[in-house]
Amino acid sequence: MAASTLTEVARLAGVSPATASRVLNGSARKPGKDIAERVRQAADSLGYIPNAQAQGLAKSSSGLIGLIVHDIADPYFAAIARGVQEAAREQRRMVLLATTGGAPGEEKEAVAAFAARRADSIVIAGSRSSRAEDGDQNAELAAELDRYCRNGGQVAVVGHPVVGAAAPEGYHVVSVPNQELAAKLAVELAAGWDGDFVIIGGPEGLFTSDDRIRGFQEGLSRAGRGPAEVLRSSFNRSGGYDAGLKLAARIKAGGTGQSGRPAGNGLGIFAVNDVMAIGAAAALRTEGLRIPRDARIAGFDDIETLRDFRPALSTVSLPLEEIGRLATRATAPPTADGDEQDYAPLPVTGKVMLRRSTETAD
Amino acid sequence: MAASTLTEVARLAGVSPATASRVLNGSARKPGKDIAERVRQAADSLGYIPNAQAQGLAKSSSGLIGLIVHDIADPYFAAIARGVQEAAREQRRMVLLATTGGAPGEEKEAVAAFAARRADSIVIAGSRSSRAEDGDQNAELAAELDRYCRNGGQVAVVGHPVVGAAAPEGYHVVSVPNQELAAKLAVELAAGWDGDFVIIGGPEGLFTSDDRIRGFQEGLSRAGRGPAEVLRSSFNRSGGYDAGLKLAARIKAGGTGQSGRPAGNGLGIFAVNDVMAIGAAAALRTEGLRIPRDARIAGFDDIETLRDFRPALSTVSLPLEEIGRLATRATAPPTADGDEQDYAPLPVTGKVMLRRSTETAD
DNA sequence: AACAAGTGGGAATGCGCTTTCCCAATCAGG
DNA sequence: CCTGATTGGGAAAGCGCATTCCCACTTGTT
Repeated sequence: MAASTLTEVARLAGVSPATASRVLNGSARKPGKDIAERVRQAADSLGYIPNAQAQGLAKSSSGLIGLIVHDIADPYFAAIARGVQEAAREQRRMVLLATTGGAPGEEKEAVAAFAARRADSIVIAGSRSSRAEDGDQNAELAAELDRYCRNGGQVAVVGHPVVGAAAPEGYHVVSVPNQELAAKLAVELAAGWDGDFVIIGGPEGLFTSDDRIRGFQEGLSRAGRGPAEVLRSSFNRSGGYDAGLKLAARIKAGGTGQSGRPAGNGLGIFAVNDVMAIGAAAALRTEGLRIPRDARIAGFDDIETLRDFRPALSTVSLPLEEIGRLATRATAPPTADGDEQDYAPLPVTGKVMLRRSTETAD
Repeated sequence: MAASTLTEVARLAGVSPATASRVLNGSARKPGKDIAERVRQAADSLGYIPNAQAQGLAKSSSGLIGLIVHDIADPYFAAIARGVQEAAREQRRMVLLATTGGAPGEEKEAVAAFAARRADSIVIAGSRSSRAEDGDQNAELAAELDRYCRNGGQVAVVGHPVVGAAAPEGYHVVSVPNQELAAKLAVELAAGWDGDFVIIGGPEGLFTSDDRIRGFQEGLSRAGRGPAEVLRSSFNRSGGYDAGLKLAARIKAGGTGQSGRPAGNGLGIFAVNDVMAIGAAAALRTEGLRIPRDARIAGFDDIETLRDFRPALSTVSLPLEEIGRLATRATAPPTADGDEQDYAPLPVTGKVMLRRSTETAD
C-alpha cells in the first residue's frame, strides 16, 4: 500500500483533483462548504498526506531551510541550532542539517546539496576562515552561494560575511560584535589585574578567533597595557587543554613573562571561547594550579552547559539562540503586509560577565 | 536566471534528456565515453545542480533521514545527533531535524511532516512517555509510524519502542540497557557508601527515567539495601536544581552543629541524567554543602561537556554518538550484497564510571 | 427579459526528472 | 553475406501536485 495521492482522495470524494487540491492545500480559491467537507473526509479516511516533494516541484519552493554548522554537538552550535529550529517552526518550515567541521570545501558541498533540495534559505553558522590554503575552496563557496542567491535563495551568515561573496539580494549577515566585546572584556579584566595576559586563540585565519584576539589586544592597549602573547591551538576543548599545559609549565617555572616583567603572580588567560577556556582550566588543574589563585581565566560565549563549572567562568555572554532566530528570520520570505526587509546587518549585543575565575584573590 | 535543468544541459550537449540523466545521475546504463564527457562538460558549464525534489518524485525516495529529538541544545541529543549526522553522511543522505520538547503530539506531527517529505527513514531519539494523559497522542503517534512503515519507511527508535506500535517490517529499536546499567551503578555505589540513597527522577512515565529508577532500586536491593526514595522533577537542569534544593534542606536539617557538617553522614544521590545531577550539585553548593563530603552524587549519560565539572561526576557512560550511528544504520536501505538486516534490537553497552563526586571522604 | 459580471467546478498543462519501451545500428556466428 | 543477438540512444509516459484556462451556471443591473 503506497501512500495515497490527491487523485485518490478526489476520486473518493467524487470531485476533480483540482478541487481536492484547493480544499486540502491552502489555495486562494475556496470551494463550497459542502464539497470541502466531503473532500476533507475522504482525505482523512484515506490517511492522505500531501507529497511535499511534488508540491515543491509544482510551486518551486520547498519549505526547507538549510543550516550549516561545524559540529552539532558543540554547545555553541547546538544553541544556535535551537534558535534556528524555533524560528523555522514559527514559519512552518523544516530544517535540514549539515555539519562541515569548518572546511570550506564541505560547506560548498552543503550549499550545493541545499540548492539541490531547493531549500528556501540557508543559514551558515560556522566561522569562516581566511587561510590561504582555503582560498580556492572559499572562492568556490562564494560562487556557490552567489548562484544560490541569484536563483532566489536567501542566505544568512552568522558573524562574518563569506570571503569574496558579492552581496546580491538575499544575502544577509547577522554580525556579532566579537571584537568590541573582547575589547570590553580586556578593559574590565585589566582593571582588576595588573599582571601579564596571554591569549589562547584558535588557528590563524579563523575569523571569530581573530576578531576576538584583535579586540582583546585593542582593549589591553586601551587600558594602557602592552599586547598579550598569543598561543595558537585548535578551536576546541583539547586545543585549550594543550595550551593550558604549556601555560601551566610556564607559571610553575615562575619565570618572566613576555614583557620581561616577573610573572610571579600568575597569568591572566583569555581563551577565545568557553570550551577552550574549560580545557585550559582543566589542564591547569591537572598540573596542580588553582584558579583564580595561580591564573585568572576568561572565555567567550557563555555556554549554558558550562555555567555550573567552578570556579564560575568569566566570559562574554552572547544571545546564541537569539542569533539563530535572527538569522533565520532574516531569510524569511517577505511577509505579505508591505514589509521592509532590512538587508543591513542585524544588531546583536553581548555582555561581559565577570565571575569567580578572574577574581583577584585579595 | 532560474537554476538550469537537465533538459537544458541535454540540449547544450546535443543529446536527449534521457541520456543526460543517465550520465549525470548514477544509472545502470552507462552511455558512451565521448557522449558522457560532452554531457558532463555541458553540465558544469551551466552549473547544473539536479533538482532533488524532482528526482525524489520520479524515483520516490528522497535521500532524507528525519531525526526527532526533544531539544537539540541538550547535550544528550546533540551527541546522538552528531552520530546520526555522521552515519547519514556515510550513506550520502541529509538529515532533517525536528524538535518536539518530548510531546507525543509534536512527535506525531514530525513523523507526518517527514512522511510528507518522503524521508527514507526516521530516527526517534527522545524518550517516550507512557503517561495516561499522553495516551491518545501516543496512539496517534503509533498509528502514524505504522502507516509510515507500511508505506515502506524505515524507523529506528532509541531506547524504548513506541507504546502500542506493532512491529511491522522496517521498525527497529536500538535498545539501551538503562535498567541494567543503573542497577550496576547502584551496586557499585552501595559498595562504597552505607548511608541512604535518594533518586532524583524525571516526571513519571518517562521511560528512560523510569527504567533508570527501576534499575537503581533493583541494584540497591541486590546490594541488600532498601529502596530509595524518589523525587520527581523535570528532566533537565532546573529540575535537578529544584530537587537539589529540597535535598539540601533535608541534609542541613539532619545536622546539628554549626560546623555545617550534617549529622548522619549525608545522602547518596542518584540523578537519572547528568544534566539533572549537575543542577542538583549546583543547588547543594548554593546551600553551602560540599560534594562528596555532605552528599555523594551520581548521574547518567557521561555527557562530554560535563566531564570537566568538579568534583568529577560519577555516572554511566553511554556511547551516545554510536547510538546515533547505529540507529541510522539500522534504517539504511539493504545493501546490495546479499545482506541480512537483523531487525532484532542492536546491542549497546555502557560503563559505570565512578569518579570524585561519589568518593567517600575517608 | 436580456446581457454583463461574477462563481464554482473541471480539463489540461507543466514542474524536472527517471525509466520503461522502442528502434537503429552494430556485432557475432554460420 | 545474411540472421539473430546486442548495444546505445531517443521518445514518451508518468511521479503527485498546483494552477491556468475554460465553461456552465448563478446573480445583479438598466
